[in-house]
Amino acid sequence: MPRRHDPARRQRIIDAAIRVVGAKGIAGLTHRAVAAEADVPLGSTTYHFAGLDELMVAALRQANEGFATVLAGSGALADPGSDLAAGLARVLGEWLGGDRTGVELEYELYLAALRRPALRPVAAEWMRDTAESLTARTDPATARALVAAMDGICLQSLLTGTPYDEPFARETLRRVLAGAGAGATAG
Amino acid sequence: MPRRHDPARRQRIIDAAIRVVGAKGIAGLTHRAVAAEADVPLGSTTYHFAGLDELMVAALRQANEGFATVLAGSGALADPGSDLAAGLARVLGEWLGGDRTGVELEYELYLAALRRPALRPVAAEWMRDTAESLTARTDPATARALVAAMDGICLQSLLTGTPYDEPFARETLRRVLAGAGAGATAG
DNA sequence: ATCCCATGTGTACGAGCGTACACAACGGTC
DNA sequence: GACCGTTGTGTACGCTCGTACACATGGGAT
Repeated sequence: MPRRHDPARRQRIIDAAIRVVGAKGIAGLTHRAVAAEADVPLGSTTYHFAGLDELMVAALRQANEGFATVLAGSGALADPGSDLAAGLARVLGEWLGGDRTGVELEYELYLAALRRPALRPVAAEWMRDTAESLTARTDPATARALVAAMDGICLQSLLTGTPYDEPFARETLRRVLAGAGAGATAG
Repeated sequence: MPRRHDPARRQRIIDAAIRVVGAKGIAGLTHRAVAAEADVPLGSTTYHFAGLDELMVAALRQANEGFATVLAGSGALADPGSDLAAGLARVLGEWLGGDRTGVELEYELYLAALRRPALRPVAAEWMRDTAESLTARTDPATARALVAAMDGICLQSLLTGTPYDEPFARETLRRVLAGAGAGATAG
């Protein structure tokens, strides 16, 4: 019987949980599914995590596959002189056009957080991360507004089945940016 | 044994399903929960609806409690001379501040539709209804952008636990409206 | 009045789930 | 080398679920 005293066990369970959520959604995140994916016995997942919620939070918190990560790696924020609206619209398109796992993971997290308070801090963190990375190029209130607009645009594309409309996104984001510093009060 | 040959039976099951989703979320929508809520035997729900999906679609399609309904009844769109951004921000606040059942229902529907194709037409319909009612006051592309912004703003409030920030919403919507007719290409 | 079939009901089955818990194995301690 | 507690495993319990299906019922056709 191999793999006794496996120090990486806990980590491998988290990794497996992320894959399970990506493949079957949060509704499909069960001890048994994770155990099978991680190739560990069922008891192992219950041993390392007190309940499903704990496993779920651990998995989603680690899955830095949200838009914030993609955005940070895109270079769209790097050049202060670049067209921010166009850059964001382009990155959104790449995110939605590529492997949908990250996209689904992010919005699935949002959904679950509506009903499960345990997940709300994680969802809030993802939003905050995106907004904070945008403050490199604009004020905090505008950053929040941009995040809201981008989330809404993504939802529209995902739910209506309409292909992502990059010119529409660019123009919408351009308008949100146009008033930066003008009078949004809160941050 | 009362209520034999009950022609309104099917309708009452749908009504009960809406209440169940409002109370326990889509994840809590089960034949048994609906049957209990409607005060009908279990077999009755399976008799009238082939599967859970069919019941769910019927329920959500009928639940005109989305933002579109609230907006239409608010009068914010009535006066062509009124401040549209301020009106929308105010209605959003009322919607989010009142009974949260409708709000949760709408976003639960949105996000559940991501995984369940059967729900996608319903979610798309809700978005389209909102956008169409806005075209009374602006062009279609701007209407779509407003819907995106409002959805994003609501999600931020719901997921971060932050109270709804009406000035922020007003300013964001004002910016989206500021460029109306300027160059958003698609609709 | 009789019959028939759409409508409605109760129950039971098998599957999947979270969790608890008794037991096995191993590594550090003396 | 013996001991013991941490770590890991297998199984079993109780629950809820969707669905199937045999049976009851009553209105409409005859």
